[in-house]
Amino acid sequence: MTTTTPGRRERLRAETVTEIKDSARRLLVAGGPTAVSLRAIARDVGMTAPALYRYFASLDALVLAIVTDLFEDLRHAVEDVAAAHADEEPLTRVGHMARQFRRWALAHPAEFALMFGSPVPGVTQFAEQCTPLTDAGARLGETFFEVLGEHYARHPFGGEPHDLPDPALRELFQPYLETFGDRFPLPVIYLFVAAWTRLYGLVAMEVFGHLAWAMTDIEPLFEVELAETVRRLSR
Amino acid sequence: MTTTTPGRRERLRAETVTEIKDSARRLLVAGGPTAVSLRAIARDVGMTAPALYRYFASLDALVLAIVTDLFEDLRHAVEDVAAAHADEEPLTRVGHMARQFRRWALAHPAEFALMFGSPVPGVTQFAEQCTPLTDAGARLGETFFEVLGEHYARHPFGGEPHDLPDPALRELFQPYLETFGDRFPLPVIYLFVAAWTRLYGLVAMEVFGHLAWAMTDIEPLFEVELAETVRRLSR
DNA sequence: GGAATCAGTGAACGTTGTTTACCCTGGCAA
DNA sequence: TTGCCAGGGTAAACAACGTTCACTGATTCC
Repeated sequence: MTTTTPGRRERLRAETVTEIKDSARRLLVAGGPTAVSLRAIARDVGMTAPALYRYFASLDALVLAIVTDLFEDLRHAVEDVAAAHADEEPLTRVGHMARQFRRWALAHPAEFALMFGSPVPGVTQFAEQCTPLTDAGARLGETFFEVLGEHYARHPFGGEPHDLPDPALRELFQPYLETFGDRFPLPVIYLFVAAWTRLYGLVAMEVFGHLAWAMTDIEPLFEVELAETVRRLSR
Repeated sequence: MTTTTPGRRERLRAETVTEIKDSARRLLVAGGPTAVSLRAIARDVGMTAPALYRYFASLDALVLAIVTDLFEDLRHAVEDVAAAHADEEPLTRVGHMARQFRRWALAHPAEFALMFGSPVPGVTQFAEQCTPLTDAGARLGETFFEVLGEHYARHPFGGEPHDLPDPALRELFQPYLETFGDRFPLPVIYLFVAAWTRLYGLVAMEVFGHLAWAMTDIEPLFEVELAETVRRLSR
């Protein structure tokens, strides 16, 4: 019988796609980036490897899709914590968001490596063609823009706040502006990127173990750096 | 005839080792980290793949050796530029060193990815056992300690300079202190790591293309951030 | 009911790292 | 000079990988 709804094929297909993705993410957290292979996924979902090509053009395409999903996951995690402190000052909210970013990274090191680590050759080349990934990355950035924009609206930085004049900023952020338009003030974008790179540097080095030669507990340093950075944002 | 010097075997062996390493690095810069494979190296040097096991225990061990070499290369590049400005103020010298770090990273993106990117599973596990890699990394750090120490000796930070009291610092940097001892003042170590993570964050994101969605030319931002960081070092 | 599309399989190709058994040559000692 | 033996190197093989191709069944559509 099998009730013939119009989108039965599509529904089955979508279910299989999520099943494949779930399996891939399971393998990713279990064995790291190298453990996610077409054949392992196929074994896991009970198919043969070539069958996966009905759903993804290649392994790289699959990984790219997963990375895009991960960016959405991370963005939601950051948005949730921002919403949970909706009544606080924008800058303290940014602090919460930064801590959440670090927490998420430490809890998902393999995923973090895929998203923010050294670019995987195939995935990067795909990413240059398709836009969903850069979109997801930009959306994560805009989550911060939103809150920083609030602060900016209340305290629009007296004088020369952002070290660079407006026309220079406009030229500097041409890639973003070209794709997403003037949704946020230039100084907000600039200050985010400056703060973002600091945050990224500390968290990435911690997750990747690049500070293990010097120290093990990074949290005190993170808190100091976060305070310093937030202080700078409030100038 | 072949003049039978005492260490002929060893000399031949050493030559082959460097030949293998050179080939690997050639493949690395040509095709990225994934292009460096045992069989490709073997083809390049005119041997079969199993023969390489006479020189390295595994591909991971070979890569580990190369990464260690790369750290030395980078350290020399930084030291050279430090020596070239030996007569200038320590803090301006640190600025030159930071710029050199960025230059080197941009000129050697594949090598940089291997050294500072997401950890390759096998290499990392090796690195935890053997120490030469962490040693090389620490030596690179100490290159900066040296110069920062000069500044510290001239201007020993009045008051509470480094946000954290000395005993806390001692506990924080226990891994470094345990291995390398009290060669440099604690505040110097702390300030270096804090500055290092900022520098790393910006350069890594640039090299890995993680800022491409927002901006293409990172240099202006780098200069601003560098100035900011150096200013903080001079507090 | 026939045709076309789709999901899935099996076999194959060319990679990869690694192990094993074997060979040969250079260096050393008797 | 002779014998030996360790070390360098090879060929074959194994298991795993991504990917392609030809093919089969089922499902959907007209």
